[in-house]
Amino acid sequence: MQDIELTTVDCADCPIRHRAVCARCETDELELLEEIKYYRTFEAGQTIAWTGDKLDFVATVVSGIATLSQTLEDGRTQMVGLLLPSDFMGRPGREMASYDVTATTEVVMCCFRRRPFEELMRTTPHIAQRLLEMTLDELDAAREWMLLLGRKTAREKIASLLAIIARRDASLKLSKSEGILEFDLPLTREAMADYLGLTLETVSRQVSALKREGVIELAGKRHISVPDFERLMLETGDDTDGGMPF
Amino acid sequence: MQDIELTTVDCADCPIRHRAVCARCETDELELLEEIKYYRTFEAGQTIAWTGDKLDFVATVVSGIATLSQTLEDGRTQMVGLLLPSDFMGRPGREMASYDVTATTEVVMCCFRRRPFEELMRTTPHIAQRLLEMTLDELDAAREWMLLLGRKTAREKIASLLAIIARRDASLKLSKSEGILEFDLPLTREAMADYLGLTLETVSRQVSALKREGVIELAGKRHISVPDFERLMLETGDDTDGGMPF
DNA sequence: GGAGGACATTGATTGAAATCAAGTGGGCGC
DNA sequence: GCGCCCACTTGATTTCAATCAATGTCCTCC
Repeated sequence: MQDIELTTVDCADCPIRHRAVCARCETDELELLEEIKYYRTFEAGQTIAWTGDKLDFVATVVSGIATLSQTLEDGRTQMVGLLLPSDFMGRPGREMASYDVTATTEVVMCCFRRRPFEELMRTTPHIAQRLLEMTLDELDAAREWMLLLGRKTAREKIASLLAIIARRDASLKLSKSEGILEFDLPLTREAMADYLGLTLETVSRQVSALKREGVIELAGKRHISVPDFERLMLETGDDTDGGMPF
Repeated sequence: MQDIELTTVDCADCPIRHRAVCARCETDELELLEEIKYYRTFEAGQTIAWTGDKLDFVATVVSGIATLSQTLEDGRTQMVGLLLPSDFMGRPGREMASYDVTATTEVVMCCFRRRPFEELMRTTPHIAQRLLEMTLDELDAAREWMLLLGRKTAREKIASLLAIIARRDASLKLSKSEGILEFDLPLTREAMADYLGLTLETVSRQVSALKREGVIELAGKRHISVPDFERLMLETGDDTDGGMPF
């Protein structure tokens, strides 16, 4: 529970400037939120919470990537949430974590103590409204994910995941000029498999296939470049008017 | 867009009394909501909205069952929402429907004109807060659904769906005394398949298997009885502390 | 009563991804 | 530099659900 220097999060480039409930970005709520907020860093691989743990804060991701996942009694696990910078974690009004939360990279979170945050939500309508908007976005994302899990082939699942990460990654980058999309996969093959409802072997095979066919290029095991985003989108099975990432 | 007699929804037994945004149940907001609300009936099989349609209302389901679904370009479809009585439909702040909405039985909806509803949300914090709570519940349901789609076997999927419907059905019934759970399936085999990410043949086979093994009993094609709910729960693959429906 | 249609069941076969089983390669500590 | 470990790749085989194909059962409408 270590505080980090406030100045490391500069509002002008704050990744959560658009959507998150964050004192740095909401001048009118600054004073109220400022009092109950603190920053916290988790190292790569660290478990932030187990299902059923008491969670005394809610938070937004400032940097890094965390995952939510659920497990059946025999150990099969499914990722049910991918938290990228600006995403919200935790549920006001609920004491216990409903999912296993894990940091897949080093993660910095902007935490708000739960009780005072809930109180603020009650007294400051703006916060509840913003949280509602964010939750509705998450619900939309969850539903698109359901379509992926229920009806897409392994190849389409991989292409979809790459497209999602490429899009999110591009929207975080300030430099949008480069014609070629490049990014580092923030997930292991196993985490990708848990995201997609596949095994890690199938993920590996399909990534290799996309590479072999020139849809993507691999530098090392994690660095991806996409020479032609449209071509990748064709592999997703989605309607093609999904829009470019920039 | 026909109005129905207000007295047909009696507040004392109103199925939406617990969660929905409904003037009949919220005395302090009654006057405000009353002005912008109307009832509307859709017949079984009728499409309530296509993806991309302009939707000038939001609504709660009073009776009947509706589904939300998404389709890939080649026609594969996945159900992404199942609206039972008390569930909310539509998204404040969004003009267009994001999903195909279909009535699978006759459906009565309590509709609120979108613009005034949005205005009310802005001025009446309680409504936004309640909607947030409902949306968070939906998100939890969506995530459980993702676990089902990504990691469960066909048999577990069927058992899970039956358990979900049995639970919801039991919570709607006033008579909770009977030891045996009985209900009518509100979905065709094809709709069940779309819910579960299976084909209708697989659904049919697995339902037959559960019947053959005595986990469920079938009267006709749609009427199910569950002699032993615990036994059904064992087939879902879930942790067994999910709780009984009554 | 019989034709037609929607919904459902059942059987035979195929196929995509899981599973089982080696291997590869890069990073790191010693 | 060497060995070890971890993340990943690749191959062989199996399996579960999809697909293809009849057939069955109501129900409604003449």
